[in-house]
Amino acid sequence: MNIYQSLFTYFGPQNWWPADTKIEIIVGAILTQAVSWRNVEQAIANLKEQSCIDIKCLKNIEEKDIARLIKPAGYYNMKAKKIKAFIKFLTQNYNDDLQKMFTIEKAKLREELLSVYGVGPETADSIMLYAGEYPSFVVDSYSKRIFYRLGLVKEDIRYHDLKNMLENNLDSDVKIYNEYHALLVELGKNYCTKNEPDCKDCPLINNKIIRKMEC
DNA sequence: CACCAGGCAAGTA
DNA sequence: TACTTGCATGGT
Repeated sequence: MNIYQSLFTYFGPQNWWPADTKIEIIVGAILTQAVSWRNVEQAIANLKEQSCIDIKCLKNIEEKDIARLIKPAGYYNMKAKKIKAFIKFLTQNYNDDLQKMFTIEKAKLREELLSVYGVGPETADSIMLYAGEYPSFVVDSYSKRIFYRLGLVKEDIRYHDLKNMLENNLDSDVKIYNEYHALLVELGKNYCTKNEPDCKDCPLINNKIIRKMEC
C-alpha cells in the first residue's frame, strides 16, 4: 500500500475545499496563509454575514472594511490588501469572470496568479486545484515536514522540488491531488506539528500504519 | 508564559 | 541565491 492509500484508509475522504463557491475558496486560500483554519472560519462567517463572499461586494467594499471583518484571521491589513489585489486582477484581466479565468492553460494561469500581490506558490496551487480543478499539487509546510520525517526529502526541500517529485510520481488526477493534500494536512495537524513533545503514535511511517513518530 | 497555525513580500548581503 | 523581518489573531 502506498502513502496515499495508507492515509486515505486511515483518515477517509476529506471533502475539500470546505466552501460553497469558487470565490469563497479563493478568499479562504488567502485568509489561511500562516494561520489555522479555525481562525479563518470566523472571518469567512463575518464576510458571509455581510453577503461579501461575492465578487461584486468585494469590489465595492473599502479595504479597511474587509480588514475589520477578517480580523480573526490575523494579518488582517495585509490580507485585505491581498483580497483587493486579486479582485482587481480578476476585473482587469477577466471582467470579473472566474469561469473565464479557469479556461486559461495551466502553466500560463499559474504564472498569472503568481504575479498577483499576495499570491505565492501554495495559494496559486490551491486556487488552481480546488477552485479551478487543475491537476496542480498543493505543497505546504506540513507536506515538507512529513516527507522529511519519512526520510524521503531533505529538510530544506524547496516548494517546486517537492511539487515536482509528487507530480512525477502520481497520475495527473485532480481528485487524487485534492485528497492527498487534504490528507497530508490532516496527518500534519494531528501528528506532525513542528514540535511533537508527546511523541504521539503516527499512523504512517515508511508506508506502514501505526508506528512511532520520530521526534 | 511560550509556541504554533493549510505564507508571502520586501529588504539585505 | 540565501537569509531575515513584518504582518496579528486565537488556541494549547
